[in-house]
Amino acid sequence: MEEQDYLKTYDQRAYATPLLSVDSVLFTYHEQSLKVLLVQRAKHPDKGKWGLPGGFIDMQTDKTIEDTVMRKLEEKTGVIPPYIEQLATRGNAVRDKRGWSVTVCYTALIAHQNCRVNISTVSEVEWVDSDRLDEVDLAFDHREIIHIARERLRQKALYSIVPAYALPEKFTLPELQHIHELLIGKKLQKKSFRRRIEQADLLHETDEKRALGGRPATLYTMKKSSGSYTFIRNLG
Amino acid sequence: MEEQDYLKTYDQRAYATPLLSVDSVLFTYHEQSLKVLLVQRAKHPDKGKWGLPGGFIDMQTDKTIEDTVMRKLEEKTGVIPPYIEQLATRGNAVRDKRGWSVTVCYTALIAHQNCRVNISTVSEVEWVDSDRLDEVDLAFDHREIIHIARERLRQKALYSIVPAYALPEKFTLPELQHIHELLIGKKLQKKSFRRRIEQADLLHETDEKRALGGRPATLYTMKKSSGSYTFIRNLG
DNA sequence: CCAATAGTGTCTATCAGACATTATCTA
DNA sequence: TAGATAATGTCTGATAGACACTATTGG
Repeated sequence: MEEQDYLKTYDQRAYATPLLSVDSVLFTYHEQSLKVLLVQRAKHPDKGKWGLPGGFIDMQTDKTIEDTVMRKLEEKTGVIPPYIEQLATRGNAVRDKRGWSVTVCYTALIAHQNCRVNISTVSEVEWVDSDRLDEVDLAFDHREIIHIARERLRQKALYSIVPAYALPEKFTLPELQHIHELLIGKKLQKKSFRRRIEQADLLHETDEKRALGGRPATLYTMKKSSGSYTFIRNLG
Repeated sequence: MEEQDYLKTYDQRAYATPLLSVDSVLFTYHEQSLKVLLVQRAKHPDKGKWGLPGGFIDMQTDKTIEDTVMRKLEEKTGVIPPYIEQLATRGNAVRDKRGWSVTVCYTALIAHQNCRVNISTVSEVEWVDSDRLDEVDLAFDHREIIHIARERLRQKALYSIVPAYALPEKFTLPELQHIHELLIGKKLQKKSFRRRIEQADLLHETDEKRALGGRPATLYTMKKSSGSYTFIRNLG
């Protein structure tokens, strides 16, 4: 049989496959803490519980999995986050009551101010402090997924400046250091922190400053592709 | 409607979902080079081309995706590799001629000698030198997947001794250094290489030695959980 | 002036790179 | 003894940690 004939007679629906979805752990930095975007589920299963923004692939509109991820995140935040990276894929027979299911998970970062303002007023979508997730009733295995995402981001904080994507376009070095400290879970030496970023030439110094009761801090922007730079030696 | 009722009436086949498969890039070290296990495809599509060992999730027998991965690898090699790690998931509308498809990919490592001997005699399964993949006609997007796996393993060689899983249980330090050199793509200082492994206390020195025309090299085994140790500073 | 926050100077410790030297095997 | 391969000694350079110091704002 030729391939052409095979493809003509091939029927995708003839084989039962697991449920396949996409979920994102979207982090931001706001009011000195790390927050995760959660959505209150409007439908069964786990209706009423909080879950990650995500959903099913639409084979008509989405050309790649990343299209699905961006579409779902844009629905909730109004914009496509500047940092999106695949985290892991989880699949087993029991994570979803409907049966065998697989979810492709992503980590995303966004500046809090860049999200559509009504997020805080629409009750179904909320930023939750990543240290208060214990108080939230989470759907499926989303608590584990968030934990894995946070751990991965902690690693990135040790050898990259990826966490900068959770800040506004212009930010200060103390701000960036603080989000790294939150992720790593310990205080860092400001000298060490500044030195490595300076030596790697990752940021562009603007001529603006911002004061918070003391000496004003210089505002910086990320240089192109600084997000993919990795230091050869870790912090912490 | 209660969740119970919802689940009773839920019909998974009502929604079309992408084709979902699992693929593994299984590496080993043999005759001074890095090899990848490839399987000649017996069925359409891409019949006759070479592809990664993998297949579909069997919802009856597999409880998790890792079950599928292990089952498929055992079918080809006779054993379950000592190192299996999720690599990435790729999914889009065009990678498979049958339509929208998603593959969850894994990297695995195994000692060459531990594979079933008949691998080299059965024509449909073959170890291919990872530097000669250009000469092979590969199915789907498997060339890209192998490339991603190799790149990830290169990173691991910089900050871990994960590549040791591609060696037999007992191995010499020059052997381990050589597979790291293959992966990193440059010669390493043996002093540096030995020092870091010694200081991290990752290996157990056996009282056996192996000679290759010069001073015999000491044989080592990995200590428990050495595979998950990460150095704070990279080689290379 | 003081309090607060930003940013620097400089010493130390750690660890990878370089490369010469020594050790132990076979022919 | 020569050649080959394994293993060590030791110096250098890069970079993170520690911590004291200076700088710049507001009150």
